[in-house]
Amino acid sequence: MARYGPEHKAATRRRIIETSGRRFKSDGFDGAGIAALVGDAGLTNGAFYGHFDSKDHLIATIVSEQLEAQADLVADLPVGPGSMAAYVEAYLSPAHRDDPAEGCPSAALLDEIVRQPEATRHAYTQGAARLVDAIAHHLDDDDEARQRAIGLYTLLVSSLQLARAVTDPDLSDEVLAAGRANAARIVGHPLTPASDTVPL
Amino acid sequence: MARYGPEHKAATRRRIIETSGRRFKSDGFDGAGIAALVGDAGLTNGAFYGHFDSKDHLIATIVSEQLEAQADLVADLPVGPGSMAAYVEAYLSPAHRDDPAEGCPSAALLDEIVRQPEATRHAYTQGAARLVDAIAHHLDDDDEARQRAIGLYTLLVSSLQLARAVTDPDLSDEVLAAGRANAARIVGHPLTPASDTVPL
DNA sequence: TGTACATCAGTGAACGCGCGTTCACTGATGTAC
DNA sequence: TGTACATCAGTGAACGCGCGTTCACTGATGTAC
Repeated sequence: MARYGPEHKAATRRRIIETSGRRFKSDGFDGAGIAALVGDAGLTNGAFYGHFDSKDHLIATIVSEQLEAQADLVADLPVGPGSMAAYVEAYLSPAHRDDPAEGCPSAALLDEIVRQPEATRHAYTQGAARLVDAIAHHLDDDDEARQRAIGLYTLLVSSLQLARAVTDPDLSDEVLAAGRANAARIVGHPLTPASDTVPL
Repeated sequence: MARYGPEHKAATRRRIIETSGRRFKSDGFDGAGIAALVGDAGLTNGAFYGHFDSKDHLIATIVSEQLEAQADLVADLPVGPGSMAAYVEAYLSPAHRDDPAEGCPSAALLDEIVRQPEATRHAYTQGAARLVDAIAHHLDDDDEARQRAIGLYTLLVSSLQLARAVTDPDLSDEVLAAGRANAARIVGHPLTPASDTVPL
């Protein structure tokens, strides 16, 4: 339509990335088509290829960004035991369970990563490695911090997946509660959340 | 082709269920098409609808059967702490990681269940509830057995998902090893596998 | 200040393709006589 | 024992549809003069 400055195209690309991230997390990689992905950003199908080479390219970009953002968020959490507890509480909240589009990319998409092209799996791997490091920094500094960090992340991810999958609301709530209790077992001490809430 | 006794059609249906279970677990629900699903059973596309109303119906049937089979297997494990330890070891083995088609349905498909029709989600829910009970029966009989059972299952599932997703073999092995250590933290005591191996 | 032009982000029809599903048909068998 | 027929599991072409991708085109803008 209009010819704008160079920041305009970058802003559109950003908008596609952000709306597509939500779409993929609610509908899955296969379930979200190009028309829907760019439609959410207020564009029509053809516009997509002015910003990305292919759907696979978009997926790789989004997986990278989402994991990096999650790692940044954990890395930027205030130090001290209360903040990790607050993170666990926010992660296993009903709000997070009920809104996959805005939540953790691993909870929404982890089992589909292995079926993606190499570039996407590589992007996921790098992000996951950074995230494990970031979580480990918040745990007690013993030689098992990394081990506990991996356990905490996997426990959180699959607890949320299970809580979402299940149709029985009581069982779903029970899964979230069990996740909190077992998170404490993995980190090795009770989790008392800091009073201030933490984002996801 | 031929007109056989009534056990023949049942056998074909069984074959479709079994080969499709593997297909879905390696390619995902969306990634496996009707032609491939029945092709694995030695049939052509049209034959499918003599056995199932729709692809969704097949999916619901398979999800139900796979979860029930997993619950049966755990329920039939010999009592005693060693057998659960052996199960954890088999579950988090490189062999299981490297062969999704023959493995745990939750590890392969959990995050896709929430996007399936009600019937499939319901089938999953029933199977998961039975499975949690079965695992709890093998844990110490305290009032937290169910909580620990939920934690153990979710930890196993997501550890395997992460170990599969990641392209770095060292990180993948580290994830499996961490899973074993954290499984012990969740059940509350060291896991010393019984000498005899356990199937999946 | 006014007009002609180059730019280029976005449009939307069209492409081939594989999907889930339907359906008229095939042909080997068991049964009737 | 031999022949005609009913059965019905499976075939494979065809259906409409939505997918990812391509491409000729549009039209509002900044720039040149």
